[in-house]
Amino acid sequence: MASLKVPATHNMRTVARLAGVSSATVSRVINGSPLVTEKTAERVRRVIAELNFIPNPLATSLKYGRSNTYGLIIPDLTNPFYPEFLLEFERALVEIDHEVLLATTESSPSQLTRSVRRMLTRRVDGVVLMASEFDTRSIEPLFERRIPIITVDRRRTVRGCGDIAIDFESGYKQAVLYLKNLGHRNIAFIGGNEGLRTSQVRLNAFRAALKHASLPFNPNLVRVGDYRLAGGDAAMQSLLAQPRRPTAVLTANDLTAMGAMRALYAAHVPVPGQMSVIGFDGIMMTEAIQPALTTISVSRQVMAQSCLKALDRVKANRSKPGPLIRIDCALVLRQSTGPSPKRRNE
Amino acid sequence: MASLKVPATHNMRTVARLAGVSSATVSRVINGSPLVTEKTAERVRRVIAELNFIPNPLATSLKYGRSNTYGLIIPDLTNPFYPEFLLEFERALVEIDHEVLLATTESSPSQLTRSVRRMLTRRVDGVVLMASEFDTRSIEPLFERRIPIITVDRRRTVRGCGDIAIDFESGYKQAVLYLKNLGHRNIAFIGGNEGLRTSQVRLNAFRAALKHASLPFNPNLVRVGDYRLAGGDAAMQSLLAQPRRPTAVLTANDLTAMGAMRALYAAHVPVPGQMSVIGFDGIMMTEAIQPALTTISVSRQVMAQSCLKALDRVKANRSKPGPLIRIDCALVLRQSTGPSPKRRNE
DNA sequence: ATGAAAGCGCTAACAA
DNA sequence: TTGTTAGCGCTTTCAT
Repeated sequence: MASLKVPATHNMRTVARLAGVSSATVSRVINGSPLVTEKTAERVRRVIAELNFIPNPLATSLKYGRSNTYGLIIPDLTNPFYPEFLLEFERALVEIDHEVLLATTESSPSQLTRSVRRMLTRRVDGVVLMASEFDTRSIEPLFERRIPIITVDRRRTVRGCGDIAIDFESGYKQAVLYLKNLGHRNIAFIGGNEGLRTSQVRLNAFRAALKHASLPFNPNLVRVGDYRLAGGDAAMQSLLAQPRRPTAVLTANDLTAMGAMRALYAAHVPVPGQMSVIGFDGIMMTEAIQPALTTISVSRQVMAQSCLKALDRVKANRSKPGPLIRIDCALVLRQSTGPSPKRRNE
Repeated sequence: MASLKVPATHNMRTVARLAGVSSATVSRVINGSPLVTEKTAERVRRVIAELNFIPNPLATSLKYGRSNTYGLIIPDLTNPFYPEFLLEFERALVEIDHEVLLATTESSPSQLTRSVRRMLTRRVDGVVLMASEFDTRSIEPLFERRIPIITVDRRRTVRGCGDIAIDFESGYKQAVLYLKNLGHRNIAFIGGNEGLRTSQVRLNAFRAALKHASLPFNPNLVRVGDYRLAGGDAAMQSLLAQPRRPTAVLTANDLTAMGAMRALYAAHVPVPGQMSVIGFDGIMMTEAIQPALTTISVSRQVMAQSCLKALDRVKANRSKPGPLIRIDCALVLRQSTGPSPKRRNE
């Protein structure tokens, strides 16, 4: 390859020369050091403005050994929940003059390994890991390099690693009580892929919610999905084939619920007339569909800010396990839920 | 602030020392220079593997003056089209070992200015600008620093700036002919915000499509939207208030169409029984709603790759106007379109 | 085929 | 209060 060198923009030395000071002084002015005379500072600032000079953060990063970048590893950009989270995460980072390095795993272990490697390569200062399906070995390198990690929905913290726990328990409890008040007794659940920790957490939360409402748990009314439309669709079809149909269904997330509604539409089962449906997450699309989806909403803004807070705490205390922060959620009532129909077989 | 310095990881000197060579040789090995004995190279590689050494790209970037990062400026991460594009863009960049720096403008001029500044600050090697609503002044700094730019839907190229043109003309033509064959004669159009160049392009394409199908253009059947649900919803309500209702509607994008369908649902107008609806973009959600949306789809993968191709061409030829690349689109038939109903007032 | 050394732009001791 | 200098990790002449 020939010269890959790009025409250099101005640097501190240029500014220094033009202002008749040293580059150290320029640096001080830029960083607001009180050690500079206002008169000198003013002169430097004028030159900076004239040149449209912007300091090169690459050099600063190299110097400091930190990149001012946080990694975000997500499974899937096509589930709107993640872009909506990214939006808030990004927003919070821009505030503190950081960047986000995004990696998607597409739920593949090898992609996760690649993503982790990218994080190491780019020297991120911390990682938020929303890809639930990892075995610990693939993120081992992050620990080795002592990079602060925040997981989501693992409910487990270790040294150098905090966790953000979405309060499914509280969310499903609200939903089940609400359904019970509407007369529902047979409530189904469409969960996430088997084998994922977060799927287990959600299912357990559902069971706890039933118990809390003094409703019996019926394993025949539980299906697994895949956090996407297809899974919810298939699971609902299977539920409809049940001899004793449920009158309401809770789901692991909104896409699952939307898939379920698609299946109901195809099977000409009116929602909420014959079946009430409740999602989880509160993605914006839940307002777009007909009927609008009742859902358990979790604030992405709160989540994003909690991630940053947790990262800070891990950094501040590397020797102890990271914090475990619980995130509230709220039942949002829309049109996909209604009174239980008169039960036919009784 | 105390020591911001982070415990350094290994560097080339460490590797060099352990392998008994100079850091120059390590660099050569890593970059596959043919000037190194296989024996030496092997020794170096072994040490690299043992240490899990990963070269610091920050240093390389500093040295070369390029960051291996491309900027992507989009208006809105909540329109699924953009994350779906981002996914493909990211994927293409990872292939060539680059990163994407994402900025969202939320359709605000001041946010655009901020975003542009971030691009400059982070020394991106090029920018893809999908935020249509800019006045040229806000991106002036990019030109000044001679950063390659690719716009989308401006249909205009200048020195240092290429454009990706989605072929609305062809897309709307397909859609209008299809509707005409179904017996539709009164076809409405819900466009984008007024004042945006891309909105004008879309409206013109719609008119051209009518003309091409020998159908008259009726200004009373045109509304503006905002590329989001709310705009499509409101516009459709307004269309329904028309004395002579259209039997089909084309829209500027899928969210607009989905908003329109929401309004139709609320007004108890059956789709496609009384009204056929066609979207644009082909976002995944169009498969999730009921009835599934007929839409004009454009491949994000092709778009993403075209952006990179265009960036390369701009870089290769800074003195000439950048390329203008046209992107095909395809009509995807689903359930939101059907034969025109018997017209009542005739 | 390999090494020594300079330099990318910035910052922080240390000196003055 | 300001300047000098060394060095962050890497690449690349220029020597050897």
